[in-house]
Amino acid sequence: MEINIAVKALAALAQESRLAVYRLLVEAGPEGIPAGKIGEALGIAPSSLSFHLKELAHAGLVTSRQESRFVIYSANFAQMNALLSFMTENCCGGAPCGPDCSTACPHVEGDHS
Amino acid sequence: MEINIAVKALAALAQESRLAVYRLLVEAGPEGIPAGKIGEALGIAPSSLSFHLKELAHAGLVTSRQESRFVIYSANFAQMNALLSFMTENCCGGAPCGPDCSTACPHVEGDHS
DNA sequence: CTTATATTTCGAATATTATTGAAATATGGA
DNA sequence: TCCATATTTCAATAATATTCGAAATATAAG
Repeated sequence: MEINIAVKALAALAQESRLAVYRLLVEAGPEGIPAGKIGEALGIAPSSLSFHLKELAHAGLVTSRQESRFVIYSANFAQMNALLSFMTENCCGGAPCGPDCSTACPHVEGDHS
Repeated sequence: MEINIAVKALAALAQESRLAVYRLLVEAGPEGIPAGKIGEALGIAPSSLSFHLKELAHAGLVTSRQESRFVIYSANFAQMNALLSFMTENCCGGAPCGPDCSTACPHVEGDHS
């Protein structure tokens, strides 16, 4: 992952409404939720929500599919995994590290992609 | 973790210089790096770097200690772990999910990989 | 005490982001 | 076709962030 992509993904999550939307979509899983339901659940105006969803989608964190009149959004877990890997890359220079670190750094427990 | 804390942490990371600083500190591990070396390694002006380090520190993502004339910064792995947990909380409503999801969601019970 | 080094704070210019109403687009049904 | 529903785009405003030079602070050494 390139740093600009990571920055874009983090910026997409660094906003209260968008983070709430993303967490809702994580909870919903692969089935996703239609845009209207998201706005209803979180109390976000349609035009604001559209702006935020576009931001999340452009960052690759969510995907959308059209289903009849509804646009259904869902979390892109692969992108989140890539982001997490990028942030903890080469943790502690590859040396064994304590429990706090090892939780954040997948390389300690096994392969490090 | 409260959503405002998470947003602050994500905003701290959602900037190219700061993300680079954070990744450098993750790589350095608990020993940390003095501010000057960080600026030198990444080509950031002292006043800008100070601003960014303060932002990261205020978000709880890095800590600092004074050692002689130097201020040594290091990554706070516990805060990153808390952030990751917050973002993937109640993934897929707790239901078993695919390999992509299970990687991102440490809380998922059982082995879905 | 004076000087050099390391880092932070301040100030001001520039750039980016968020919000919302109103208008536009798209789909499905009467 | 015409209307209602779902969502997006546009435009203008308001709020927030970034940058870096210059000045300030702090520690150490001569």
